[in-house]
Amino acid sequence: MSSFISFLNTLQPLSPALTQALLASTTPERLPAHHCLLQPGQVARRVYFLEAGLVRGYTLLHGREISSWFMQAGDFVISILSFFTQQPSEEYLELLEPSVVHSITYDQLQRLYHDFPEFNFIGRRVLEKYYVLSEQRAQTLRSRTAAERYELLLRDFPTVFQRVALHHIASHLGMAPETLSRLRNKPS
Amino acid sequence: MSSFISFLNTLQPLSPALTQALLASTTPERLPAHHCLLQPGQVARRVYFLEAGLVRGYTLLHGREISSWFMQAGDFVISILSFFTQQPSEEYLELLEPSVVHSITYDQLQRLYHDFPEFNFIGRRVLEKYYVLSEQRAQTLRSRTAAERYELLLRDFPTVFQRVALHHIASHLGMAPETLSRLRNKPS
DNA sequence: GAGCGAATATGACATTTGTCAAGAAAAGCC
DNA sequence: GGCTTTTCTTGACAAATGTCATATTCGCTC
Repeated sequence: MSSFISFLNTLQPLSPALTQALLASTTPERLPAHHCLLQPGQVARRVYFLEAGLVRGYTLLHGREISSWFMQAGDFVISILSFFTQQPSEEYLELLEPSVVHSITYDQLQRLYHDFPEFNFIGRRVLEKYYVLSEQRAQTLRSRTAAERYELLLRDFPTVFQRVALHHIASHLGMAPETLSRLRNKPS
Repeated sequence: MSSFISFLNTLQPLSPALTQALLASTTPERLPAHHCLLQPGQVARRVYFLEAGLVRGYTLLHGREISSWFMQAGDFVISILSFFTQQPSEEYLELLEPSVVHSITYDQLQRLYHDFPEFNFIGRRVLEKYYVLSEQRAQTLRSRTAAERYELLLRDFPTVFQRVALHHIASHLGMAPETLSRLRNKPS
């Protein structure tokens, strides 16, 4: 059984018909590092499930990359603004490692919500989880000093950031790469 | 008809039975300014709909108040982390103005989701809307300078912040109140 | 494993922002 | 309306962070 089907099953048992419909709507894809799932100007047509790999969401502001989040195996990956509004994106979704993704289009997803009302329950639960994460990230950003922000990141998300380049972490925390480098090498 | 019922109706027409169940689960309340809907340590048992007034969500960090968001008439108000996880809150929900709120408990809401599967559709849509807002707020926080953050806030949320005290806006934007005061009185 | 390019580290200095203090303005309260 | 309390403003200075320049290290490719 596909990995993301078994993940959804943990939220609520899927009927055989729904399982069948999900399998019919998705196919796994193996993609190389640096592959771009979405670019500014495009409308996000798909939501992805990451079976393996690492993905970064980022935007360009005044010519600088600002990393919004990082997702790893077992996560859903999506441009929140573009997918839910079906308006052109302002953000990039970029693979940081070779990855295996399953995906489903916006239209297919709406059809599933329509044909299987109980699937709305699952959609709601998944949304709740990522909404909570988004709020947690925002909270971190409101810490006063650069040191505090980095400390909170390590406390709340200790695993992901082992695999992410430091200059990406710095942009995620709203500081210069040099500042992060100094934080890490100074006495705590 | 109650204001929040008619709001939900715009997302998807409510069946008479669902309308009836919603009305039976909620009663409007008139509350004074400075009333606290939630405090740290308490589990968020209710989600509120603001018919009139203004609410602030904030946390204490190193003895300082950090404002996470502000909601006005027509908005749903909730402690995302505490309500969805049903764990003790770390945040305050405080009325900034005399307000009229409708509310429903976690248990009543789960019952509605169970008894009226189509209500999951509405719950999902509402979540999507606020998730988008949350991401937008987070994006603002990642702007480099204090001036940029304030500029984005005015661009994206021009109305709400007319009614919010400046020191609250400052804490929301992660800067000292003095910094915000200077931004506003200097040539742009 | 040698060589290349990107990522990280480090130093010097400029700029932004925070802190503290004091005064002005505004808002709430009898 | 006058009083009190809070909020906002402004100045001087200190601290934190950004910028630029230059190593140094790391990771890839051949």
